[in-house]
Amino acid sequence: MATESERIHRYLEDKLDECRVEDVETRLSELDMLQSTARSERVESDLAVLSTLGNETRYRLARVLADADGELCVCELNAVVDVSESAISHALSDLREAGLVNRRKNGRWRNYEATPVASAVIDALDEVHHDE
Amino acid sequence: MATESERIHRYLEDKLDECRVEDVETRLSELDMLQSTARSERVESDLAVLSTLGNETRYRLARVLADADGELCVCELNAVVDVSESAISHALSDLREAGLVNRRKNGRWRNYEATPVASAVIDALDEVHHDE
DNA sequence: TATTTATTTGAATGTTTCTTCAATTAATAG
DNA sequence: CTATTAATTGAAGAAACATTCAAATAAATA
Repeated sequence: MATESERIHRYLEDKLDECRVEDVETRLSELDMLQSTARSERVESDLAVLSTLGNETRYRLARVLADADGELCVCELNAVVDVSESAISHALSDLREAGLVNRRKNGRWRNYEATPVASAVIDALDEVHHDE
Repeated sequence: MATESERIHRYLEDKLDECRVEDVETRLSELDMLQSTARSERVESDLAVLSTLGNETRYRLARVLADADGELCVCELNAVVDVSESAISHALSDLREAGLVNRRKNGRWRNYEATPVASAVIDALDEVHHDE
C-alpha cells in the first residue's frame, strides 16, 4: 500500500501545524490496534444483532416483546405487526437466531420473550434520544 | 380480523388455568398500547441507525471512530477497512445520514467523528456481552 | 493556470433480503 | 382416528443493497 502510506504521510505532515509530530508507521499501527479491538466473533454477533433489528417487522416484534411484561404468544404478536403469519414466524426465527428472543413451547402455542441483548440495545436507543 | 380475535380468545381461555381471567378486547387494547409506545418518527430513526450499523463496512468504520480519541481522516479510515475508497465514502455518507457520524472539512481532507448515538449503541453491545 | 491530490458521486451489477403462498408439522379436540 | 388449529418451513419473485469502476468536484501545489 505505498500510495496509502504516502497519503497518510502527507496528512500527518499537514497536521503538524496544529498538532504534534508523528511517524507514519506508528500511526498505522495505532490504527491497526484500534481496528483489531473488535474481535471477529464479536463483530459477527454484533452484525447479526444490528442487521436483524434493522428491519421494521423484526424491530417492532422485538420492541413489543422488550416492552411487554414477560412473554407473548405468537397469536398475540400477530395482532401487533401488520404482515402475514408466515412473515412473523420468519421474523421470530431470525430474532431467535440472533439471540434477541427466546422461545417457550406451550402446547401448540409458542411464547416468545426478549433477551437482555434486545433490551439493552433498545434501551440504549431510547436513552440516547430521550431529549427529543 | 374475526379469526385473529378468536385465536386470542382461545389462547386466553387456555391461559386461565395458569393465570387470571381476561377479556379479549382488553388484551387487544393492551397489545395495541404496547405497540404504539413506539412513536413513528422514533421507529424510523431507530431503523436507520440499526440497519446502517448492520453492515460490516459501516460497522467497522463506526466502531473505529467510536473507539478513536476524536476524529479521523478518510485517509486513515482507508487503512482500517478493506474495501475501495469509493465504498468507504459511500459508507461514511450513509453513516452521516443516519446521524452516526459528523464530518468536518479541513482543506482537502475530511475528518469524521462518531456521534453520541453511535457510541451509545456500540457501548450497549459491548456491555451486554462483557461476560463472554 | 495546469496538474495533482483527496474525496465524492452516479451508474451498473451481482447479491442479499423480505414477503407471500403453499405445503408441512405437531398438538389438541371431536 | 380424523379434523382442526397454531405455528413453521421452503420456494419464488420482487425489491433493496453493497460494491466497484469511471467520472466529477474541490482544494492545493507547481
